[in-house]
Amino acid sequence: MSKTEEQGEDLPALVDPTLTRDLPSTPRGIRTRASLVAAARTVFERDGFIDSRLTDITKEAQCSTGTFYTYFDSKEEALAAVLHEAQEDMLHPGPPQGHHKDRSVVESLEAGNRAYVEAYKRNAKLMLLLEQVAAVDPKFRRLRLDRGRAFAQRNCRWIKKLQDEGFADPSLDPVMSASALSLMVGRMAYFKYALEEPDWGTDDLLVETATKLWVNALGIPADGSRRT
Amino acid sequence: MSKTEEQGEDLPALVDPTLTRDLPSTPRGIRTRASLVAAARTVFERDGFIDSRLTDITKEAQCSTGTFYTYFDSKEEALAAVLHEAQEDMLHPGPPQGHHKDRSVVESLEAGNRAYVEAYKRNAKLMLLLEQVAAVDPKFRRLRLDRGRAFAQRNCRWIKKLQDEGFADPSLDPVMSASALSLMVGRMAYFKYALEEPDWGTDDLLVETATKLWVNALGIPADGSRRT
Amino acid sequence: MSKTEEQGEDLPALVDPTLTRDLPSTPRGIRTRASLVAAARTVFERDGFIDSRLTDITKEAQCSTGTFYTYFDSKEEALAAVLHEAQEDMLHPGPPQGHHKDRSVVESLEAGNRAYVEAYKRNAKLMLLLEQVAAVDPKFRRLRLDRGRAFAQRNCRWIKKLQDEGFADPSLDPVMSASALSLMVGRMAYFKYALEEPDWGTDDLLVETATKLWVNALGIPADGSRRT
Amino acid sequence: MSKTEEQGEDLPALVDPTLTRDLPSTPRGIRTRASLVAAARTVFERDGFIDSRLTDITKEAQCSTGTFYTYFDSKEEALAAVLHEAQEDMLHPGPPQGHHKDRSVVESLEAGNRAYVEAYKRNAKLMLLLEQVAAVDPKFRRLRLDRGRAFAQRNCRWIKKLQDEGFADPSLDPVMSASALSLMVGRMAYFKYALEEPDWGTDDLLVETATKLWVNALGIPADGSRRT
DNA sequence: GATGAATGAGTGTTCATTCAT
DNA sequence: CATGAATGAACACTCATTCAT
Repeated sequence: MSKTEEQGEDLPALVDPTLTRDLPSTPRGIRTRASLVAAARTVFERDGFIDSRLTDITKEAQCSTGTFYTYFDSKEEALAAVLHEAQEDMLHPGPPQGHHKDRSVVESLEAGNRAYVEAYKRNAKLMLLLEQVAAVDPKFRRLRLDRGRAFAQRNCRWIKKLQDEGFADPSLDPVMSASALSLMVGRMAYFKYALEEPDWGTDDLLVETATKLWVNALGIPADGSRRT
Repeated sequence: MSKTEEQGEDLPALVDPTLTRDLPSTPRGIRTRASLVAAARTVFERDGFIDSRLTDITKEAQCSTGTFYTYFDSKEEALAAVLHEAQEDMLHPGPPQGHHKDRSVVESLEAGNRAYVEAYKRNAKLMLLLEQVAAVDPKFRRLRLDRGRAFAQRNCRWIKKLQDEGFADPSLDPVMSASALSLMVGRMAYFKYALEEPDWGTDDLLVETATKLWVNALGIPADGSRRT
Repeated sequence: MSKTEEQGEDLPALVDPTLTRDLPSTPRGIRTRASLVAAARTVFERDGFIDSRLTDITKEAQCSTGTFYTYFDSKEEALAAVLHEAQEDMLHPGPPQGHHKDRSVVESLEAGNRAYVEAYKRNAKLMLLLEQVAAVDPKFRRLRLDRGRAFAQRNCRWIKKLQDEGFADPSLDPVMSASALSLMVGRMAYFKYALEEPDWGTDDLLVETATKLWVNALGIPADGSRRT
Repeated sequence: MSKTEEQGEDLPALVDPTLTRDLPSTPRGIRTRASLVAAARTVFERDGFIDSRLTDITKEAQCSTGTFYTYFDSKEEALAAVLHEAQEDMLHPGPPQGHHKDRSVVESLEAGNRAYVEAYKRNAKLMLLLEQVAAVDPKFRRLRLDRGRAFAQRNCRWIKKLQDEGFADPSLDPVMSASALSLMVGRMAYFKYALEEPDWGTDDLLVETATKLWVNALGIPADGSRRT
């Protein structure tokens, strides 16, 4: 088993366990906590983390401020919980990926990018939020980093395989290339979906352009043939 | 004079003029303002924007708080002034760029990326700062956007030229490709120099990898020949 | 019931409801708020509104600054609350007024003026305060205006009745006369009790003089008979 | 010479001399000071005393802040100078008043009130300003008081004369009556012209109503005859 | 578990006034 | 006389967190 694959097994936790506390056991507790997380997401997405007030969250969740501290040690931890909820969706954005026989290499790459971008789009407000706190707080920086790594590592394994099979330029460092190209897609999605900058065309165009650049960058022949 | 070069003259202002006020006229005023800007840069880079206190800046500049407001309307405007000072360096990072006869296309691309990355490295702390405020304040988001555009536009013109001359894949949209690849390099620099993440190798490796990906992505033949 | 009396039911609110927030529900809250209002009155009367400091109020009320903002949105609102408390006393200064059979017209007028002046005297410091803020802030100007109107309207109804019954000069505009004469009494009270100017004689002399001027001004025969 | 007339000679200075400083001697100085006073009046009337900034005044007068202090010791003193300028107009509002043979008593009274009201109207903004500062600062309270007294004393002499000549009710205290009725007119003018409250009718109606109330209050027979 | 009143440290900003040039 | 840069004290207001009920 290669080191790369070992890393794959070892996906880092997206949420630092030191940020969370035990989940409540009673049904009422579970319900209250859930409403608080939902309220927090609403408020955070609307006002941003810094400009959000705890009272707005508890008002939205229809409970008292004291109750908030029954479930979270701080505002920060509530954000961690919100991001934790989105974690699943971001990491497993769709049906199991893989290089199926009946799919060309390019098609597989495109499917991966599309899945990533669509997941980003679904959670765009949250991603904007994550950028805000990551820019200031190392704890959340770590969160963002881990999320990026999960995407990059998946891509890294692909690149290695493509290199092994003679499709991709073997002179590229697979780790750094995967990181760089993953960052590129992540940043494109950030500008289009989180910041809602225009000029990034349709969803399809974004994915197609990203994929084309990616394919070219990896030196994959356009005709699907092996490099000579 | 070609249209391309004219566009060069027309780079968007990096600092919103509404953020700045008139510069002082007297020598003493100029001196004081300069010391405040320097002090602000020091404090902002050390503490971040939010955690910085006005008194720290004036203490560093050895003047009273009132004097600060002689030159800036707010803490924000002081940051704008600091970023304004770095603007020159970021936009004109080195000797005039261009496609010299005695330089291969690839070498030219690499030189452009290297200049960008080195400028980023020189102002890394400031770039981190810019990310922080851009994540929260649209005014500074605009600043970051403009800076990114200046880099992307330069690259866009290159790509167009390479396409015209038959070096680059003509099926690529030059604007979006330039934006995407510029974001990639910018993000690589951010992680390596601003966040000081390891795993990005040496400065040279970063530039070389970026350039290689770029060259490949644009479909430029490795041997410097024209595409067939 | 005559329209005039209906108007009496419809006295304008002395305190703009937009200035107030919900009263606390718990006993502790009620207690704390009350102590804050009392403290605010003390401090405002002593130092004036502008020169009063929030910390002096909270110190007087023995609570923290934060607690102040649990009950009031601003220093201004605290003043509004203080004035609101005095409202009752100013509007209903004594036993129900009216033109009793066993009271001459003049005696009734004098009773009304006396009640007004005594209420003014009781709240003299507050009236001084109200003049200060009314001179600067339209919100409080409105407050003063409404208070003046309440007094003037009561007087207006009297004048009308006196005119109808043949006691008062029918050529006078009852509204403007009532306003003017009410202002006169109000201003006399302001100078004597709020500013504590001497030269206004005893309390009785002030009331008697005001009443005599009023009676004369309305053209009421001194002997209590009807005008011919 | 009666005591009353002595008081008349002894009109108190409307501006406390301790508030003023020597006037400049050079032509330039006179010009600069004049422009500062004019600018101050403009700014004070526009923004009120408290909300006015010294820099706005000097900007309006097109000079530096330092120059301001060449002519005034403080913002307050500038206001005193502005009010001083209006003093003449307020005290001697028109052609010399007096009880001419060819004017009935009532007409004379009305002329006096009209002159007062018109002077008030001309300086309405300034009067509003005076109310603002008088409500807060005893120095300016004194100023307002003196102005009021000048009006009241003039009226007081009239009342005495009318009483002596058998026109006015001799049982009235002339000083207090004059004060009270003067306050009434002053307050009417304040509400109509300074605060611009509607409901005070036309200028003429205000003066006529005031005069009628006044005449009645003094017990002057409507037909111009002597009291019996 | 839930409540909500109480806490209080922390800081950006204003502007009349001074004084060196 | 004129300038305008420098001064610095003063203060209302926020809001995450605690804890008695």
